[in-house]
Amino acid sequence: MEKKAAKPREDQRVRLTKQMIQGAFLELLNQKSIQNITVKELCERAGVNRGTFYLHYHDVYDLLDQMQKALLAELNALLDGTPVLFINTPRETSGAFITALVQFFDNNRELCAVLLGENIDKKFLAAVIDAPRDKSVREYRALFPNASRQKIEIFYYFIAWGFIGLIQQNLRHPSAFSFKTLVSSAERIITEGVQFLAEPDG
Amino acid sequence: MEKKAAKPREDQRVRLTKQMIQGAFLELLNQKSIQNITVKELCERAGVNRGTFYLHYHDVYDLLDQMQKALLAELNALLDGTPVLFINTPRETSGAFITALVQFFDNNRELCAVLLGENIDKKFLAAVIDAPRDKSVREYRALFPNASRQKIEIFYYFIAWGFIGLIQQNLRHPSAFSFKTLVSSAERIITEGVQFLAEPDG
DNA sequence: AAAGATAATCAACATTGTGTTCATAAATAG
DNA sequence: CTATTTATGAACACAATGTTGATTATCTTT
Repeated sequence: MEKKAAKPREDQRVRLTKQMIQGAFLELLNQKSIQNITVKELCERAGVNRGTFYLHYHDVYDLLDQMQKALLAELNALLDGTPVLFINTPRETSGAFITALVQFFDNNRELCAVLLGENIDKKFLAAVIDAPRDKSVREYRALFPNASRQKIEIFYYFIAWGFIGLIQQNLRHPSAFSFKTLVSSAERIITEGVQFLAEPDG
Repeated sequence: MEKKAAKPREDQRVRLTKQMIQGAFLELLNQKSIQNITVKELCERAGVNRGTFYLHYHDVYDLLDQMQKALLAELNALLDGTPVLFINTPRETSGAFITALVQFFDNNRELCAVLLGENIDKKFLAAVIDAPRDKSVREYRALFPNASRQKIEIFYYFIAWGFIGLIQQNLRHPSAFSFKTLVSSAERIITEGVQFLAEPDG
């Protein structure tokens, strides 16, 4: 049996401190690469003592890690329950998961833009790509029992990278196209391939 | 008029030094993230004086940059001459560019695996994605005059990310599938979408 | 509201890597 | 062979790191 720890609710001081630090961190990440961000300047900007920083994080990369992990926990929660497939079968509308996924990126726009941006390593990207993999592959296997596992994985990775690529593009240039356009376009590309370019919009 | 500098051919000592440093760098990058690599340990492993390192590079990230730039110059050379399109039109075979591109990754396997791996930022990835963009978009516009620029760019990014995703997957797990399989699969996914999974192999 | 527990602050400290400099030795190109 | 270029080794000031201990401030619980 698991004991539901009934979260003691984090000390308000800790919450505020972390909030200040993470806020300053995001500001800095919008200005420069992570390797040029020092604990010292981060704390000065956050208005927090440097010693306090080390009370919560081992270093700047640990801070990044913790923020990533929190986000990924949120993302993984989306995987429970709903089927995951980008498309259920040709021409159907997008599932609940894909909607929730897009909303997830929209809700965490600033942080996701940084984590998927050029200044930071690919650990978050890799985690996002891999998160829905197993479940997705299973669903594809059910839909296409004759397709080999290799084939399905190739298809999965192609689609997943393509989709995240569009997400990244949107996060960097929000005005280029909307998330709504993104989802419907991805759906049509997945179901029809290049035909997408030949057909009329809508 | 440009004066073709007729490269004076780099001093042998310099060539050897850089080779040693870059070799040690790759070794280290296979072991740990770049942020944990210090100039000191890098030079010790390379058997090069630390002062010598600073004679050629400003810091570890400058070293990375120079290696990236050299690779990207090679890649951009592939863009001259040949048409670039992943597929010319449904069901045709892949063009010269895509073949050269795959060979490029194969020839520079170790370095590309690192540059597209998780430990490093996304600058190289972004550059690889964007390199063929303009040319590619132009060619798509010619093939599909009725498609909007937005539509074409969306298609381009989806395909480009998907393709590089498969490349990355292969670089990390070379045994999962061959480059040959990769190319033919990508072609079929692009032309047919999910149908790819329904059809028999080959 | 008081008491005990927890967190934040501040100053100090040893440590480590950085980036530069200089004199010297070694290798190279012409 | 000679002038030039490069690598070496040691020394240096500097900056950020990560930790410590004493003190103050703030929370939580009763």
